[in-house]
Amino acid sequence: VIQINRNELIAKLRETGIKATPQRLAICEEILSRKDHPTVELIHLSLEKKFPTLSRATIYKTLQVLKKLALIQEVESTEGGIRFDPKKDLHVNLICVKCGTIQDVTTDSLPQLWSTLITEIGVKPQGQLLNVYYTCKKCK
Amino acid sequence: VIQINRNELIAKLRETGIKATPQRLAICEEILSRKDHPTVELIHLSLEKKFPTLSRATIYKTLQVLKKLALIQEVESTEGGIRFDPKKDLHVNLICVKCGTIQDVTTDSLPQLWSTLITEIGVKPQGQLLNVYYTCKKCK
DNA sequence: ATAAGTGCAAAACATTTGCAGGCTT
DNA sequence: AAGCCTGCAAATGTTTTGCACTTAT
Repeated sequence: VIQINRNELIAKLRETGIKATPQRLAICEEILSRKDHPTVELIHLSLEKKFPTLSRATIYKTLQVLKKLALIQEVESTEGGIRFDPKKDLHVNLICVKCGTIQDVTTDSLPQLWSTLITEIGVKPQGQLLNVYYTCKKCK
Repeated sequence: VIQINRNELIAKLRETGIKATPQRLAICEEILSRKDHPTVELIHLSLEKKFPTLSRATIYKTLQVLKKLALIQEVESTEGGIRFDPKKDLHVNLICVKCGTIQDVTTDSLPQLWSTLITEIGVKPQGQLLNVYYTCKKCK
């Protein structure tokens, strides 16, 4: 799992000539720390108290930066825009088909199973996305 | 793999009180037969010769019908809109990170590997999406 | 005959871009 | 001080919706 603290994050940004502004740090930390996979709208909601003028454009631009740094990837499009996933180790997104919430799951054997599969397919993966759709307890 | 011919498709539609119009059949057959995972734009391009007045709205509406019938699912959002995947048996989408083309892959052991994983996670899946990102030969 | 579908145009929504002023380095 | 960043507004692009007309049953 990518665990990155504020200082490492700032260092990583500066390495690439990217400035560590308060908005940008807040957006990064928000995405990298959340367990769900927020849309731009949800990120905006979370940060508007702290940054009343924060614009969606800034969030979009920051997401592009994070994608370039390979710290996040897009999860999927649903109603209400793309969702983002901090690039963690191999995991499965458990997605409720009713309410749309996303939960990360791993199992002990996942790495082994996945590596078997990749070897069979015979490609060099640069990433993967594993979604399982189900109905969560609340929605049943 | 869902293999459905014209008559089965018509029957399936009528069962649900959905009319089998030429446009609708063409859209269904286009999506269900293609090996890639077209966007609305691409479907429109393919069919505009045969149906010069075919509107994007009709395609969107047909996609909603197909989703309700569970014949397709959304694959992922990229530049240029959502892509659609005929609901086949378990398979992996091999997605080129450069050119965006998608190719389906299966392996002999995939069903076994997947079922092991699902058992461990302990949910009743209603579907899944397995994407592997790589760089295809052309783009290397 | 009836109910549902098509396709146009407009509305709603999501994302990107240009640019003037502000902040990080 | 220089250059990158923010956030507004406008542009672009995607998806949905309303409605009059047409078509499948």
